[in-house]
Amino acid sequence: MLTQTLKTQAIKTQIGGKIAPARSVSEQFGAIAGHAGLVATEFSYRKDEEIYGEDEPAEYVYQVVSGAVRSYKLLSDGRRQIGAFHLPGDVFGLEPGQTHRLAAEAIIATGARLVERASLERSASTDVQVARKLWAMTAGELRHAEDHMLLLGRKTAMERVATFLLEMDRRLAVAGMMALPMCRRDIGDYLGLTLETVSRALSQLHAKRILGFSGARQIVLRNRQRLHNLDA
Amino acid sequence: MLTQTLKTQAIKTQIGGKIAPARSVSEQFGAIAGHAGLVATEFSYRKDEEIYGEDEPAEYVYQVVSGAVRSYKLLSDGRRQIGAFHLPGDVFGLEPGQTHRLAAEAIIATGARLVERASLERSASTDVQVARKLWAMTAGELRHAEDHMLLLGRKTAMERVATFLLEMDRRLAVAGMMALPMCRRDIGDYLGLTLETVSRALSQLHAKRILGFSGARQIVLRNRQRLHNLDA
DNA sequence: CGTCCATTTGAGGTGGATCAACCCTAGTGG
DNA sequence: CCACTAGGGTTGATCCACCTCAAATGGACG
Repeated sequence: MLTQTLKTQAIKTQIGGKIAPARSVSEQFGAIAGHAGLVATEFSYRKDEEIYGEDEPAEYVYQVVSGAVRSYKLLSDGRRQIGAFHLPGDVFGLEPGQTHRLAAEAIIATGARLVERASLERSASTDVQVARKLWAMTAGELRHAEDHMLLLGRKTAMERVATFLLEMDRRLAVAGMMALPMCRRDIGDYLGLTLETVSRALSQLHAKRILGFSGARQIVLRNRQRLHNLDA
Repeated sequence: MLTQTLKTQAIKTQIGGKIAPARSVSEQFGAIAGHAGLVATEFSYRKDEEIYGEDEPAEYVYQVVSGAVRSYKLLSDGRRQIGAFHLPGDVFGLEPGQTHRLAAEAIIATGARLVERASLERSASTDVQVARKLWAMTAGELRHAEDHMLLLGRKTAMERVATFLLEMDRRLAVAGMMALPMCRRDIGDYLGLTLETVSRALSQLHAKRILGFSGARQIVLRNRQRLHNLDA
């Protein structure tokens, strides 16, 4: 199915020659894709389109070019835990194992760069710099997961929302404003809360002038210090 | 402090020659420590002794030989989230970065094998097999963390306890019985619950004959199927 | 300009936390 | 060898943060 979609929608892009070593997060894939012999394929996903399912074979590794992606697990009765949001520049779907541990969906219309896992592995087996980079990327995801376990296991609703806002502010604020790509339900499923609890926490922060809205998903942090204080 | 304790208590052990490639979890360190030039140091920790603190420099990588270890994060007011328990054979404290992301303490008297991180990194930079193994170990921890985020964010108290029992049964049951090294508070801090809630869930499972006790920490699972059903 | 979600807000219920005894058992010292 | 003690575990009563259910409001898009 992915293969078929690739045929109809993909724009194949040969990344030619060497490029400079990674200098920033947004270049983390470049350090890999820049190696000779690695082919990156550009691909688009519509809002809410599945990119891969849980336990599906991990054929590709992805980098968000534009848009946003959610990685999640489901329980049999539909309860969902979003493990991470992937924003432009982020790499996701990287697995040393054979299958994806979480499912991934586009939150909004999203463009991504794909590299075959097999070719990455090949590259890693000859170039220790690539191998090191892959390890570091997985370790970065682990660090995030460890922080998130603390949030899910021990923080209050307000602390969770404060943590979330500071994370998003750091990752996607431009000119002091952030445009959240995800809905309240996604935020709730990321924070282990209901969408109503998220909404109430945001309303409280608004009432305290800690943040400002211009539309439900356009948020300005007016007082990062007070938000930090609310975050345990 | 670690250095000083090393002087007084450590038994330095040169692992000589090559050993067979890893065949089981309990050998996962062997695949690395078996390489020429890698020195493993044996070391002991008393009950509740700190092995390393959060954000301390990651000087060593550890493998549990005997006993049990908890890895955790604290909030400023003392709330604690245990991210993982490490049992004999497990490797912990492995970081590609400069510092430990979680603190580690011995739950009971514990013996561990230590390898310098620097020497491991050196080994990984020349041997792609070692590099691959390090990546796979970090990915294994990530998988556990992802499963645990689902538990912490979305499972009920009974589901959490059921998951915990099945995990411990898999990891440390001998002859159908498990001897838990950790107290109810540790279990609660692992599952994002209070110790009272853990105790009540265990009592309920006991009343339903799903498990048997011989001492609070000696548990026999009498019906794994029903436990699986309770685990979402 | 109307439709459809997403979001907000309100009212009430509840699962797990908190607070408080009590019990059990392993370790200690007489 | 046994009485004593302390820490871990259990159980009960009550509380409350967050969930659930419901309704109103708002904003994006055809």
